[in-house]
Amino acid sequence: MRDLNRHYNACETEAKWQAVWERRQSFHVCNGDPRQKYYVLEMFPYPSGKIHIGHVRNYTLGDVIARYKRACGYAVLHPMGWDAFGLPAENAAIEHSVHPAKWIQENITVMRTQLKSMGLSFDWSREITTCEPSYYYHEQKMFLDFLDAGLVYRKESWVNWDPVEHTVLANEQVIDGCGWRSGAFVEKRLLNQWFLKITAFAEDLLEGLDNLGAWPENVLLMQKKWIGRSEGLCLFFDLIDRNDRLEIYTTRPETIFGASFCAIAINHPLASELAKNNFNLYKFIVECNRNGTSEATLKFDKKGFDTGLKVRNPLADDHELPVYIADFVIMDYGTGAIFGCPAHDQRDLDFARKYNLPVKQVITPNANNIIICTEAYEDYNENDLMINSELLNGLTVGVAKNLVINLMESKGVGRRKVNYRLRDWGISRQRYWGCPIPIIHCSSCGVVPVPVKDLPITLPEDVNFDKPGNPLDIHPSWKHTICPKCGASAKRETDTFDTFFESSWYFARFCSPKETECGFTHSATDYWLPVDQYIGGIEHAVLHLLYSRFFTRALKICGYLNIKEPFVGLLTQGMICHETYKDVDGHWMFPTDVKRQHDGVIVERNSGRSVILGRSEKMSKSKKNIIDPADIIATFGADTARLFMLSDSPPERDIDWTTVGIDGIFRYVNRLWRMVINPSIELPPPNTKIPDVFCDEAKKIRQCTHKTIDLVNKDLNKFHFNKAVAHIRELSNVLSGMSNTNDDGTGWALREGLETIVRLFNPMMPHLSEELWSALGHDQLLVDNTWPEIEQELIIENNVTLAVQINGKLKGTIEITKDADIKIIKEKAMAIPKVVTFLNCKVPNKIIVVPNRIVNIVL
RNA sequence: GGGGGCGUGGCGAAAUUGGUAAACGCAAGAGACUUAAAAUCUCUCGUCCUUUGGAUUUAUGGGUUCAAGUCCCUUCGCCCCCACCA
Repeated sequence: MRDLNRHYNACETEAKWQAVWERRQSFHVCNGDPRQKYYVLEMFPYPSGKIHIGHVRNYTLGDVIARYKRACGYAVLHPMGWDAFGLPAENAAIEHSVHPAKWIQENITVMRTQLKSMGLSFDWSREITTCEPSYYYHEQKMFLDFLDAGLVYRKESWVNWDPVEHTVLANEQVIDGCGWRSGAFVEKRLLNQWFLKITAFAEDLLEGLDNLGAWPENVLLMQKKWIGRSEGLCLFFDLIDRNDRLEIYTTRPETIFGASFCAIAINHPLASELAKNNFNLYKFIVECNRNGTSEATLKFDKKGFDTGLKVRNPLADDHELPVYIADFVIMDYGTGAIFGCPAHDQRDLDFARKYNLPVKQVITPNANNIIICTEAYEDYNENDLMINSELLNGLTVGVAKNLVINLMESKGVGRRKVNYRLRDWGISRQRYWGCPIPIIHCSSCGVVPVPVKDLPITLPEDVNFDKPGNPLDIHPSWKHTICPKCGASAKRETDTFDTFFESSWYFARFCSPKETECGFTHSATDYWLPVDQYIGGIEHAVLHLLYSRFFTRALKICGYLNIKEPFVGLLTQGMICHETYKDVDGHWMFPTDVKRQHDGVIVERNSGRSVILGRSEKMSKSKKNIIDPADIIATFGADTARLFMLSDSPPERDIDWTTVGIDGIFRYVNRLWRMVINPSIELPPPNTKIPDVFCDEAKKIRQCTHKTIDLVNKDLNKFHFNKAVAHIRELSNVLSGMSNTNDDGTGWALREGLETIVRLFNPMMPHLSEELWSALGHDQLLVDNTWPEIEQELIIENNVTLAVQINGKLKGTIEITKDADIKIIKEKAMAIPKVVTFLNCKVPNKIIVVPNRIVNIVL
């Protein structure tokens, strides 16, 4: 093992400064601080055990921003809390017979200590834990306010049922037809559920994206696609021989004459009705429900069932269409019913070919019919012409579309309709470890909200996880209560909120976390919100980030908040990846269980058996390719871990964890430490007055120092931390190369340079920089110091280096005063020996001079 | 299937947004110190050649331009999101 005695003692030093900051409450901020506010927030963790390497990256990024802004003079709110409700706690309870509350509390204790060992500048006085009644009391109140505002409803609906977690999932939580956590295939079930009307804000959430310029493009795009706005027509078809109509939605009304069938979803009310008297249809529906609809492999095999019913085209009485029940039609989108136009829609064509339905082309690109065989003509444009469409014949698609919509509207059989893919947020979860929904079910009064005076409805502590199902439902007494309206015996709602409920407003709670009457006060939220910079993983692009945007709008309507958008800036950090290893039996192996031999071959550390090397993937417990940050911090210190996270790669990019990488950073940390502790030139005492005269070298050093400050400022403002590190290292290379003289001002310039490095590194390596600042003779803490200022005259360049090209190929450079006369530049460029030989007396066609940039001699 | 993004040395990357490609670092090699190793320090380090110099290079082929890693088109490869959304 390494001989640590000859190195900077990170462990001791880091503990020392952490204690100092804590004693002085260095990161405590008050509401209404006269300085300009800056709110930095990292996505709060789920207390699942101990911190993982992704947390280290996330909180390092946030801490650099927080400390930088703080040094720049802002009142920085940088809080931390725990997203404590959720299934893992309940699963742990089942597995280890430990109460979720206890499990969570223990994990929080461990993780809080670990986070503190990273030296993060959190205001711990604002710490919150979402599973505490003091937190979720407010959430229950909000729910009741949402209910009053008409933003909540209860409905029997087809839901995503996770058979492993025994609970319902929101659409956002179903990935590729599987539960986002369990990975189990999701089934469709009909259940009574509470919903939040996120669709009421569909348009506003979409428009709001335009103002989120400081969000990553891909997140904006994902949300836009998720909301999925489309414009079209809702249209009624009369059902023949029935006193009833079928409502369909289409974005292509112009293709109405090409329709050859209608299709409704298997869960469409009409389908259910028909199934009552048709056993074959009943069987068909049951089978389709079992298979689900999301499996990609099923796409090409579309199944349909002919109901025998027919509908009439509203624009042509003699045009009758059969009505099918089809598994590719989704009940939740539009009206759950479509008309099929096989010639211009691939799915409809596949279906038509399978069930021998007519294929009639109604749009043509060039007045000639194209033959439609197995490929539909889908990508037509506005100027294509209509054919085979009676009154639409000869019109362009664009004109026909509007004509059909207007005709339908005037006949009263249709209306223009904007549709969204976004669906309401189902928030009921049939689990114990969540916030109870404050509702009482009374057999005579129906659904009755719990009066505010009876809040919070807390969870019972004596629960039994031995039986399957919701422990709240099985509990002997908890759900039995009295109806607040009529006083008769009644039952509590035993569902709890989706855990995304808690994280949808926690950022506001941090503004006044101790407030008991209200979740947050206007004075606090008006001062701190919105969050200026939010940092977290991209996996929440549409989950948490969309819910929070919705919640903020809902809270505004209910008078809680005055803003619509919770997060002004968003930084999505990349994943930490590591090679994967499997033993010869195919079992995953931890990196600590393998070793790399001199020949590069990887073997089992103990047995020497061969190991199968897999590709680098996101660190995950299941693949065992994890590095415990606690080991890294214990070995190298938090500052080394932090600098490693920031060096080399930009924050949004995935990074590969390598052992050699962290070693390299550790070596640099020590080199820097030695450089300051034992400077090459004698330094004047701290705060010595600036000398009147500087030698040339000292002048150069000073220029370099101040240019570095300028570059680092620009890098940090854009979160280009890897570049900031590179620029500081460049300065340290320059300082370490200083010749050992004591010419005018060199000592002073070196001190200025070293102090600058220490100060610029402070947000990244707070302990080391504090230590070195003290070693440089300063009594005051660096944490209380301001950000270095630039002496403008030192960064202004009087001379520039111009590249000189011939036909775009570099031939040399010239040094010249800035903004020099073009004539002089040309003369100087033409005088370069290489240019002279290359030209060989030829006269250039022209010479292009871009001031202060480049000269290009064109032959 | 639809949408979006990316491709630069052995590796992580940078490139003033169309203007000196490869900053900063990792790995590697050579040397110094050492009995030796580690650590540390110094030097070399895209590729090729006829090496005080020259040619060439940003997945691929073409185009625009005085000038292209950057803009446009072709092909190849990789990644992400949505996925029967009517």
